[in-house]
Amino acid sequence: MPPFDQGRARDKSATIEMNPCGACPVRSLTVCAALDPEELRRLADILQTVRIEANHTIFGEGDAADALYNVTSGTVKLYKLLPDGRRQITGFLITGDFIGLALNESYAYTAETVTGCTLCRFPRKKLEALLDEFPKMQRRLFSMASNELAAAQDQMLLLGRKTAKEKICSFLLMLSQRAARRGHKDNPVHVPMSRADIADYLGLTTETVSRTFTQLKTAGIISLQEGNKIQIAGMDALYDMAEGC
Amino acid sequence: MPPFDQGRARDKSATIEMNPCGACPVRSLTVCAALDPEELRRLADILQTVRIEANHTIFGEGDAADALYNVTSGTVKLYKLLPDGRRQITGFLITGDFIGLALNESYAYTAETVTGCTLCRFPRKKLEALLDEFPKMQRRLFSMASNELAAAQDQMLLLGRKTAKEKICSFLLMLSQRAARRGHKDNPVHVPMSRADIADYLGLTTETVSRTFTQLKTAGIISLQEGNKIQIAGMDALYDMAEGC
DNA sequence: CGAGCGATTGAACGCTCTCAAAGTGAGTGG
DNA sequence: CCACTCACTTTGAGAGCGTTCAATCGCTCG
Repeated sequence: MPPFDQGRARDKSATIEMNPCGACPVRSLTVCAALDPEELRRLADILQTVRIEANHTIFGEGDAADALYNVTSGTVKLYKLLPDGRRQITGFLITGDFIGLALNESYAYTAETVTGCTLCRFPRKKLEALLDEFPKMQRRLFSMASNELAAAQDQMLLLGRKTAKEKICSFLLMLSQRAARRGHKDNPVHVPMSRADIADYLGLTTETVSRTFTQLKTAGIISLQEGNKIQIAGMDALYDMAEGC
Repeated sequence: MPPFDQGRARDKSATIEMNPCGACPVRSLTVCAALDPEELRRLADILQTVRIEANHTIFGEGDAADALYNVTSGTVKLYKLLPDGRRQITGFLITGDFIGLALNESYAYTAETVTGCTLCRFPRKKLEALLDEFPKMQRRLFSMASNELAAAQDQMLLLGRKTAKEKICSFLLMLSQRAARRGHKDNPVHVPMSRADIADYLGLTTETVSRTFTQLKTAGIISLQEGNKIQIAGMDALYDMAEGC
């Protein structure tokens, strides 16, 4: 997975374009929703729109954190590694999500595309300067960070206390509900990530993920469809199984 | 564990006092650090100082979230429950920590004292109004939320991918480093919480926690002392074991 | 001194992992 | 058009880490 080099705009894996925010179709979903036209223009002045292919690194754990990103299309995964290679995916980000809410001098995680993605890239210094001018935007970011924190606590409950079956059911429901909030179809659910990615997100192995999907399939609760889609037949059963009822 | 009722100031388990923030000894550690004297006075006008005994509930999961808190002394635990009683502690809060960064209409977790605690209680509406006036304070809260988020991601790595021994070592190091940051002694480490609390924080059982402490003791890496203190003999060994080296 | 709670230790079980092999599907080139 | 490769997924068998169940220990408090 070759790194994304911001300097090489002609690299086949990444292209850079300029775009006005006023016409952005996903603005209402994200941090830019709070801004008026004048503020939007100021924001557009500092950002680049970036297109990145699937399975490419956006930035690596430990890199100097000199840019933040907003996902405008596609799916991104964030992960941390242990010295021996064990991996924990801390989140899958989709349209409207912001990369860099938890930020220090350097990135504390690697960001990698799962599918082809379009991102808005904000130079960090310039965005911070803008935040001081636009309290509304700062407030919006704080609110997004609060939601992230709540989601992180849910994920801790999942990782620490749920069984494999409960983890998979919770995962499918999370994808379904999130798709609904973003105005996408919530059933069947689009599941673009690999079994290995799902495993590293849920604290399992690929084998256990695969076996559990088979169990749910056999029980008639889900069915796998073309194009990485999963049809949820028993939504209520899924809810119950996600919490061990 | 009886609930803390804000109305009964004479309840033996909780007392309410008024206190000027200017003299607060822990101000530099927390959200109030950024404020000037005038702003501090405004803040002092809306807060109550609350004293709560050990093992009492501050608020419960699902309660209407009408107050935020700042811990000025003692240790607080936050946890979420599954319907069948399985519990995940999402954090232990100490002096300077803020309760309520992840906030919706209702609390998404229960907050309970581990030791006797002193808290600053902020009515939510009034604090939010103040935040609009004091961008510095909002910025400080955002920065605290960012740090919380980074800590939550570390905890996900721990819960999803670390072994029991690595979890315990990481936990002790976290306590030690945090104590140092707050100006307390970092070795021996003060560990006020029970084995059951540690287990529910690390995604283990009390038996496994106990067994692992015994292993580390036998290996000469730690030794248990009077008053819930743990002496770390092999700090370097502990660092290595926390990441599986 | 006895009750009671938390911590420790022991023994056996089981869920998930590890290791291994076979199946599936997309892309490539002959 | 088909054989081949390669990556990913699925399935199987066995092992191990942490759990469960149970008993004992140790401390605090009435």
